[in-house]
Order: sequence, then structure tokens, then C-alpha cells
Amino acid sequence: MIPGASRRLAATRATLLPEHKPEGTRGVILEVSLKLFAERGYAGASIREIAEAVGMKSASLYAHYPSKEHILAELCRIGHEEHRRSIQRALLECGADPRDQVVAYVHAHVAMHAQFPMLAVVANGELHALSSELGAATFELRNQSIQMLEDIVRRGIERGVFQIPHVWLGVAAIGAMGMRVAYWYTPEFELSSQRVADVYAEFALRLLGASAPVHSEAPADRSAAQSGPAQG
Amino acid sequence: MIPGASRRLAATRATLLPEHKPEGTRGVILEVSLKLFAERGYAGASIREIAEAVGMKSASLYAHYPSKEHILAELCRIGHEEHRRSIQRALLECGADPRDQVVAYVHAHVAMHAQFPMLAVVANGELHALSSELGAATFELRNQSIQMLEDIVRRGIERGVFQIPHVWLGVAAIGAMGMRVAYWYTPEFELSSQRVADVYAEFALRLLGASAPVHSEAPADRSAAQSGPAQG
DNA sequence: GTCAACCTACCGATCGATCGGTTGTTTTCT
DNA sequence: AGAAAACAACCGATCGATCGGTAGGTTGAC
Repeated sequence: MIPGASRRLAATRATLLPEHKPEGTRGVILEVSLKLFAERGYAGASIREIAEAVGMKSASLYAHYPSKEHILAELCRIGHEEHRRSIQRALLECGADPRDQVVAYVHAHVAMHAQFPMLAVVANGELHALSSELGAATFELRNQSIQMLEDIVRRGIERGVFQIPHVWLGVAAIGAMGMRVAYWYTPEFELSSQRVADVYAEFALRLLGASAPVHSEAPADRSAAQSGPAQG
Repeated sequence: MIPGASRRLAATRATLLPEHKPEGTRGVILEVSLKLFAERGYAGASIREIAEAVGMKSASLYAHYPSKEHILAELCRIGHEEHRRSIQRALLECGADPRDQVVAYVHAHVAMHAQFPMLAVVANGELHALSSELGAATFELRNQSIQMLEDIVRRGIERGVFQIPHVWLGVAAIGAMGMRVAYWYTPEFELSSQRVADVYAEFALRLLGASAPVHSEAPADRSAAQSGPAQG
């Protein structure tokens, strides 16, 4: 089992990509809020705790953000934007084969949840705390990301490379297993985030009943470990 | 997509099995707390809201439970006990084939998350809010349930019926996809909870690279596909 | 048969603490 | 000098929890 089981998630450090982190104090507030929201939940973290962790008084926060909710809204937006961006980029770099696209999607999906676990936990798990006004844009991003996977799967079925009892359930299951990674992954895990993403991409292909690719030069070493190839 | 996306979970009714629901007022308090904890989180639900939903003043709650945390502790315990009990029972009713055992486990796992979504969401997602003293027993239950699946998978690998790159990741992925069901399933979903559980059991077999069973009378229609029933 | 004792269930009032947020002032940096 | 940043002080509201007390029913000794 994963140690420290009484914590909400295993990660201990809040990371924000430089391109998403505002300059100066705003960035510090955002990163500190991310950590506290991830560890205690939005309702469980107070602005005084945030301020103290930043090194200032709670009143000073309001010179940088108009409300606690606006901080959460920005974190949710950043999380889902990064999620969509990394998936979009991965899809652009792979070919037209639905199998490659699923691998690209799931790899990006899982890697993001492993590399930015706190951002993923907050952006997904605290989104409901936002008013519809502040959360609308983020919901739209989220739906787009889900739709992308569904489109890939449906196209794969039409081409006969996927066999699955229920498309929506498959998409939900693949999304779910990746999302959960954010709760247990730490850099101390025996596998790198990239290797975890590789394995999960293989899981997704299996789950979709993917047929063996015909185009690959090498005889498809998809089943990596353990030994034998699984699932034809 | 699932409607009502701004809610934390799709379910709207809190259900507690009669054998878990205390008699009288204690039972009402527990069920009402379950609903509010599921919808707003433990920190986001106040004892005054709970009391008002029950139909009494907050002071009266303390005649039935010593603290807010004790209410959560009981809900977490009930949730994980029911989870373990339903899995245990399913395993007793299936044979010795690891494939059957995985099907039994995942079916029970998913069915419980679909039938008692609020209980699952609270027992899993708010467990971290408990002090180590009040949460210890529940953590133990949780670890036992996970261990049971890991044992099944390892035994299946030893017998050569499963092929999987990484046992722990497989167990984590299977657990994750089931847990997520609690967030989107409602009785209005196009499939019954039993059918959803069937499909997820098939997903798990695929994910584990299960070889076709030799004992089955019918020629293993596991790959069902596209529409037909999953899981043979 | 009655009345004091006891019990369960609940309530109004209130506790100290903390909540998110506002105001006006001071400090800091350029 | 002037703008940005942080401050102390404070707001009304709400937090979880405690208190003494009350209404209504049951019990049992006399």
C-alpha cells in the first residue's frame, strides 16, 4: 500500500507550471492555496491559513484576489487548461490510428495527474464549490476533454479496431483510472510518471478491446512487462 | 454527458441499508448527514444544516452523537464494512478460478458504488477528515478490501490466466474505475447498476489480460462488443 | 390512586473561536 | 513624490459545542 494513508493525497508539494503561475505575490498565493485546497478541501482551508502560509495577513490577500472563490476558480481553470493543452498536443504528434490516439490521450491524461497531482485533485474535486458563473468556463473545458476521448473511441469502433460493450462506460472507466493517479502518485513511487502513463495507456487499449495494430514496424510489444502479450 | 454537472455527485437521495441504519432519531441524523456530507463535503456541511434537515435544533444532535466527527466516523465505518461484506459474500459464491473471482469482486465493488453512491463518496472521499483515532478501524477495512483484489490478481498471474505489466497499477486502476461510478451513476442511467457492474467486470478482465476460460460451457462471448451484453 | 422520581427527547441561550471580507493607515520600493 | 503592498483593527455572520431547563411519558413505593 501507499504510505501516509490518512492524507487526502500522497503528494506533498504544490507545483504550478511557470506559464501558468502569475508573477510575484499572486503566484505565491496561488501555489499556497493549491496546496491547502488539495490537502484540506476548499471549504476546509481558510484564508487565514493561506495568508499565514504565504507569510502575510489575511487582509493582504484581497489586494491580489477579489475573493477566496476567485482563487479556486483560477486554479480550476489552470488545471483544466493544462489538461486539455497536454492532450491536444499529444494528439497532434500521433498518427491517425485510433489506437495511437488512445495511447496519446491516456498517456497525457495520466502523466498530468501524476506530475501535477494537487492541481488535478483541486481542479476536478473542488470544481463543484464554484458558483455557476465562476465555474462555467472550466466546465466547458472539462466537457471538451471528455468529448475528445469519446470521439476517438467512436472512430476506432467504426474502423473496427475497438470492441467495447458500451462506449460511454469505457470512456468513463478510462478517465476514472487516470484521475485516481493524482491521489496516490508521488515522485518516490517505484515507476516514473512516464512509465505509469505507459502502463495505463496499455490498460486503456486492453479495456477497449483494441485489435493488434497492423502498421507498426516492430511486432507490437504492447504488453511490456510480466512476459507475454495480452489481449489480441 | 451526465446532467447537473455542477453538483458534486449525480445522486440525489441518501440511502442506508436497514441493517446499518440505527433506530429512530439516530438513523435519521445519520442519513441526513450522509446526504449533506456527500453533497458539500464534511467541512462544508454544518451541524446547523444537518439539524435543520432533520427537523430539530443543533443542540439536540448532541443527545445522539457526541460530535460531528463521530457522525462521519460512523458513516465511513458503515460504508467500508458494507463494501467489504458485499465483496466477501460475492467471493464465497464463486469458484476458484481467478477470473470468476475478479468478476465477482469487481461486480460487487461497482454495484456497491452505484447503489450507495453517497455512502461511497463520503466513506472514501471524506475519510481523511477523521482523526487517526476515529479513522483507524476504517483504514484497516479499506486496506483489507484492496488486499483481497491484489491477492486474487497475484494468484491469477501465478496460474497463468492473467498477464499484466504491473500488479499494483492494475489493482489501482480497477479500483479507481469502480470508485468513480459513485459520482455519476443515478437510477435514471440507461443501464441498471447490475448491468454497469457486468460491463466493468468485463473491463477488469480485459485490463488484466485474462485468457479465455476453459471451463465455460459457452464459447466465451466475453468480447461482446458494441451493444451486446458484456461479461459471459 | 397518587405523587415523587426518573427517563428520553428536545430546546433557547450562549460560549469562545473562527469565518470571509472591509476599511483606513502605514510601510516599502522605485 | 507616488504607487503598490502589507498592515492593524474590525465587521457581521457562522462555526462546533455546552449549558440549564422543560415537556411528556413511565415507573414504583406508599
